Amino acid sequence: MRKLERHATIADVAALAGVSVGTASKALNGRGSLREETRMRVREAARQLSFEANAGARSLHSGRTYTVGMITTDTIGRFSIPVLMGAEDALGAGEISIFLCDGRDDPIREQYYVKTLLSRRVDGIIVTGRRTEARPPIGRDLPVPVVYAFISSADPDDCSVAPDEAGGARKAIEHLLATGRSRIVHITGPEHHNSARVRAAAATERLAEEGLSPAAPPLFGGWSEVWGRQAVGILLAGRTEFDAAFCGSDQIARGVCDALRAAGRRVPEDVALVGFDNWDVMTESAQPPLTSIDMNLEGLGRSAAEKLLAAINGSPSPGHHAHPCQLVVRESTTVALSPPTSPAV
Amino acid sequence: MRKLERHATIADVAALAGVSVGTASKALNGRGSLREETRMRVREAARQLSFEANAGARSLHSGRTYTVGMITTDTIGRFSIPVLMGAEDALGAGEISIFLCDGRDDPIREQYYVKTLLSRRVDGIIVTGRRTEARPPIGRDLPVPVVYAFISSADPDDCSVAPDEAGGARKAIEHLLATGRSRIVHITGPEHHNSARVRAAAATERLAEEGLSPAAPPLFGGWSEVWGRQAVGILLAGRTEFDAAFCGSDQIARGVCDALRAAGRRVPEDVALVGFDNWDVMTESAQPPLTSIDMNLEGLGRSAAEKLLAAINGSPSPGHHAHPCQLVVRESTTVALSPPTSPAV
DNA sequence: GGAAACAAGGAAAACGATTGCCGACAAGCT
DNA sequence: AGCTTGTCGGCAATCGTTTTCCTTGTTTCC
Repeated sequence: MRKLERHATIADVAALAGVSVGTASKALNGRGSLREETRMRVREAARQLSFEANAGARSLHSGRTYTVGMITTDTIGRFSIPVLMGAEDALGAGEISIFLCDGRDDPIREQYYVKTLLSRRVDGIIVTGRRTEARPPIGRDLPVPVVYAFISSADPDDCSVAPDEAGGARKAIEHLLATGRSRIVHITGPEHHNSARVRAAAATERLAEEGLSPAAPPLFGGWSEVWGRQAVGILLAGRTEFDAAFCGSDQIARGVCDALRAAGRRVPEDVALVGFDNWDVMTESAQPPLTSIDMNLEGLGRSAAEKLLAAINGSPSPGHHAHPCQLVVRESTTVALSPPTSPAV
Repeated sequence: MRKLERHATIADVAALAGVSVGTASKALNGRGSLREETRMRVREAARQLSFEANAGARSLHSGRTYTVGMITTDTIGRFSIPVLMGAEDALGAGEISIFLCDGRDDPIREQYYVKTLLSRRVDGIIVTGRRTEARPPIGRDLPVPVVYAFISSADPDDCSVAPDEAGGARKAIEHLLATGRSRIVHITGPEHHNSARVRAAAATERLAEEGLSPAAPPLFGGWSEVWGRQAVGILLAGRTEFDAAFCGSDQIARGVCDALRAAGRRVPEDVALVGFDNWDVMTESAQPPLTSIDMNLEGLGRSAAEKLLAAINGSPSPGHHAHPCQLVVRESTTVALSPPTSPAV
């Protein structure tokens, strides 16, 4: 990169091609009726000047900017990224660019971003964040459609796409039951956290449907490995009998796994483990690798973006949409098949 | 959110306030000479219509969009996020919004994004990515300034801001030396990875300056915990005598830590550990918590954004800029102070 | 009382692109 | 020859805002 040249305008292109501005525009956009020779001449001129139409000027006319805003309420992190990527995928196909705004849990900052995005005339807004708890809408009667992804809006008329966490928890329990476990404990994050409560309730309910109850009341704590380790200490000290643990996050599961091993319990032979999030960093390096529930965040982001696009085109889908979770089985719940030592010949 | 209304234009505001369009503009921007009463009337009208000036139309006039593009060459992840946040911080102060584009390691995609950003008339572009290796420039003679953050451009005239990884490695070694260790090993990522080579070379060099050589040749492998554990196996099997390990990433260090403990070696009493990245997920949950090198990515992002702003304002800072790393000490290198059991009265 | 200075706000020309309308010209038909 | 038809491109309005120039009144000062 050496020096900076001015952006070429369509007037420059027209002059170079020896036509009027209007004709140049038509030539480049395939409109009007022009001789093929003229069209080529204009295109060549545009290429020479590396002309790119000014999107701002263009949208002045079309009323659309082919731009959407994405506001992350809390700091952008492990959960917003896949959502963002999925959204980018879906939007990129429509040649739509994304303004990324990091709200950092500050309502003032958030409102500032909403105003900024509106002044930039985005075609729509996606709101996302870390907590799945319903949150107050970012505004009322906004002139553009809004979709909440991962988190959901407290206004039931808003369009929210959120993971079906209860469904995910049920799948975890079903899997443990299917592998023959029945004395199941649940270790999860802080009780004031919506996800922790929802998952715990769903797990308990699913067990009840089988006529079972948890081997211990749900253990609420933090989302960390440290808490996972502590929880095992509590269970062992209380002489709780359990043959499986469903954990509220992979980090917790990892901590549980390490603590069990340190206490001489084998995973999965003595205790089977299911985590939540399917975060490769944890699932792959745990010993053994962890079975986990995947919220399919990229798919969720894509779905949210598609709903936003539909809304932009006049077909909104108001209401709350649950996005299914998926079970990913690894060795923490299934005894690895040992390779056949002497295959039958 | 109920219904969608049209965006108000300044003409609407002017009509409501009973003035001309030009006057309304002046009133809202504090230009021209107007009676205070008039100014208030216009402002009130704008408020009533929740008018936000159309940024596209405005930039048509000013030639600036107060917008920059950020292209992540590989997939957006753990390293790009802090850089992004730092950049957003620095740019947000100037009321500049960010277009986020995920290149996904695809040159075609990348070029497409460059064109898109140029057509949106961004004031500048930040390029970032996972690898610190020099990469080909995203374009030549672009009409806007470009700054490379974290990664650097192969063109020495481009402005690149990258972490001083060699300096970081030296700090790690110095810290280990200062805590009385002398038989130090280095376990790091794949040799084809620039960061791994740079850090290994710097560590070896720093040891040489003290007349020491590594307790074993650098062990190149992967960036994972699994590799950290394997590496310990290799060292122990080879009966290597070592009292400290400097690891190329916190994940490796975590794996090393777990494997050492499993083998009955105490950290830090028998072996001191230093990681790299200062990634809280790893450093906090390792037993004991890990001393690590922090690349200060948020500061790097901020610095890159500031350089971009300067370039936009006509003062470019071409060349390669090294951003210092920082040592963060935790218990994996220092024996924790036990709290005083009976304070002297 | 008249000229000059000044305050207040309107009219219109940008900015860059798109598009509907119209004019010029050539060819085809009666 | 005169009319219609069709092709090719130019003209000018438009989008929303800012800004430069003007035109009004009103005040001030000699």
